[in-house]
This record gives sequence, structure tokens and C-alpha cells, in this order.
Amino acid sequence: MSLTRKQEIIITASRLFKERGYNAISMRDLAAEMGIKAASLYNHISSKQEILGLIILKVAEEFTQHINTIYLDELSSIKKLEAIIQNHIEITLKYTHHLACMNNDWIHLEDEYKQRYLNLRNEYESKFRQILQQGKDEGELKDIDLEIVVFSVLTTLRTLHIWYAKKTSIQVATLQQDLPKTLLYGIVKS
Amino acid sequence: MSLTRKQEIIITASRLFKERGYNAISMRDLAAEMGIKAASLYNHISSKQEILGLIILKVAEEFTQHINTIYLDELSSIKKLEAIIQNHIEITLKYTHHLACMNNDWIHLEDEYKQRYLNLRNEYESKFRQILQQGKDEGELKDIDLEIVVFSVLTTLRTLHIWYAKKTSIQVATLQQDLPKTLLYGIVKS
DNA sequence: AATTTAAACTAACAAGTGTTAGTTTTGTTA
DNA sequence: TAACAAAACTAACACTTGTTAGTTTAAATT
Repeated sequence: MSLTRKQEIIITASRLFKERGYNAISMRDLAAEMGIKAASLYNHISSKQEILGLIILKVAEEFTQHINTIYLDELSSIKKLEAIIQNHIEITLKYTHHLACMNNDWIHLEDEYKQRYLNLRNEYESKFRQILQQGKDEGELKDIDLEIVVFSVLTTLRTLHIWYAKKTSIQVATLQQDLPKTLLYGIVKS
Repeated sequence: MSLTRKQEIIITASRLFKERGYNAISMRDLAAEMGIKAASLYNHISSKQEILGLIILKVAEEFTQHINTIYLDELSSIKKLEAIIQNHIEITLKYTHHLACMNNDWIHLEDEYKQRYLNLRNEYESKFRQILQQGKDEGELKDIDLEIVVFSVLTTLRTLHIWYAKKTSIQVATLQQDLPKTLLYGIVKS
């Protein structure tokens, strides 16, 4: 199972977009990175915008799909949150570039691409919010403003890729163990 | 005390850069927003890059300056962390656009500007890390991997502006009360 | 009123942008 | 080997980019 040329383009693009941003990468830059001329790219993709759309919607859909299954599971809210954190770590490892690209460059999506992305994101946040609400209703979570929790946890999870890219990067096992602790139980000794 | 033309340019630019990104805003866009022609901007600033540099270094310096004073204060690590969170909230309210710009577009800084920014950021992270280490040493903080805490707390604080821009934005008082709780003490009932 | 200064203007530049059309090369299948 | 499809190429397009030079207008100072 080798990659199609189109897939190669998308992988290369996601790396370049991550490193320098969508607008800072020209089709000539991307082509040069692949050892071909810019015009040749158009044998495989229809526009620069399509590349960005494919990169971003790929991961966005994967996230939404995952939370939709978790959402329906018969689990405590805490177990659900742990599963979500786990999934973010996994996707970050698997799709580092795509994820960085999604976070930094979704704003440059146009028309239907942008709309589809925003719909997926809203769906995700909504499910996440409902899981937190379930936790409050069932008395598992503290009575903290819901939006603040949604924001602070999701922000951290979304930007995991930044941390992962650093030289000082710690072991994945440590991350899987200590990130849920930090986000769910806090950092202060009780 | 009215604003100089240069300051007006920087304020307008920070808003546009926040909305669409540094590379997506042309000097003609910026000029049009101010009701003048692109060439006229150069009576006040020397380059597009200078605008970005001034926007970003302004807030970066303010952050670093604040943590440097906190760092030396005779306070428990928890009090220091609370003061830092408080400062992030304040700067987010005061410099929303600058802050968004710093987070999204620092990558497009060139040469000395980028170096100065990275130096300030490293200094900030280093002081923050030392404060956490103090907390662990004094037994106030849990024994969680230091880098994970640095990452998760700073990420949340740095991206406060995203949340603040939302329509569903909550009261500042709620934020000041519940954000420290969330970050320091977690969301799960003990 | 004359002079100076600040801040706008027009016009143009060289370089870079995404993309298209038409052509040639390469590798695979009949 | 001939035919075909995939994927590269050259050349060019219309447009946008940051920036400069030189000029005119408006406001402030003498």
C-alpha cells in the first residue's frame, strides 16, 4: 500500500504549512519541496485551497467521530473525559502536522470548507459541554463555570502539538499519566 | 493626550492581523482601513515588519516585566501563580488584539525581532517553571511532571483572548474567580 | 503673510502569486 | 512494439505584493 501522489502532496503541504503557515507557503515552495514544478501539482489537486481543506477536515472529522461514540457510551463523565484526553494525545502523535495546520490555518479556509470545519468544531464543543454538564448533574464535577472549563481544557488539548514538537519533549507514557491528572484534579495538593 | 498617527496605525494593524493574519493583510488593506493610501503609511512606519515587531514586543515585554517582579516577591508559590493568572486576564482585556497577534503571528517575525521575542518568551517560561519548582519543593504542589504543568497552564493563559472574543463570553468577575480554581485545583470533586 | 513641517497623494518598480494551456517525457499495459 | 495513461514539463496570464521617488496639500509656527 504505497501513497498516491496526491497523498504525498498533502503530507508535504501539512508539514510546510505547520512550519511557516498557509499563506507563507507558495505553490512553488511546495512543488520545490517535492522536486517538481508548481504547475505539475495541478495534475493531482485542483487548488491550494483544496489542499488546506483536505488536511483540516481529515482531523476535524476524526475528532468529531470519536466524541460522538464516547458521548453515547455508558460511562461516568470522568471516564469519558479521560477517554477524550487520551484520544487527543493519540491524534496528536498520529497527525501532528495536520493538527498544527488545523489550529493555525483554519481561518484561511474559504466558503464550504470553512463552514464544514466550523460545523464540526461546534458539534465537538457541544458534545464536550454536555459531558461536563452530565458530570455536574451527577455530582462528579465541581460547580465551576461551564464555559471556563470547556475553554481551558479544550485549549490545552488542541495545542498539544506545540508542546510535542519541543526538544524537551517528555515521554508519551508520562503525558498519558500526568495530563489527565493536571486537567481533572489540578496541581495543588489538597 | 491624543494618539500619534503611528500609534493609530499599530492599533488598526493589530485588529486586522488578529482577524485575518499578518500575511493575509496587505499594506493596501491596512491603509484603506485608515482611509489613506498605502504609500502614506511609510511617512510613519518604516516597514510592515516593524509594525508586527512593535505589536508583539510591546506585550511580550509587559508579560516578562510582570513575572520578573512577581518572581522576586516574598509570596507562596500559589499566591504567585494566582497573581500570574490575574495578570494574564488583565493584559487580555487591555491588549486583546496585540495578544492574538503575538500568538498567531510571532512566527512571521524576522531576524532581531524574532530573536528578541523568543528571548522574552524563554525568560518568561523559565521564571514560570522556577515558581512551579518552588511550589513542589515547598510541598504546596503535587508531584506532577513539571513540563506538563508549564505547558497546560501557559497554553490556557496565552489563548484567553480566543475565549474572550466569543459572544457567549462570561463576566470578567466569573473568570477571575473560576479560572484560578480550574487551573490550580482541578474540576473533579474530591 | 511667509515659512516650515507633517502627512497625504500619484505613479511606478521589481518580484512573487495561483492557475491555465499546451506539450513532452515516463512508465505500464495491450 | 504500439498504444495509452500518468505525471512531469515550459511558457505565460492577470493580479497582488511591499516599497520608493517625487509631488502636492494641509496645518502649525514664525
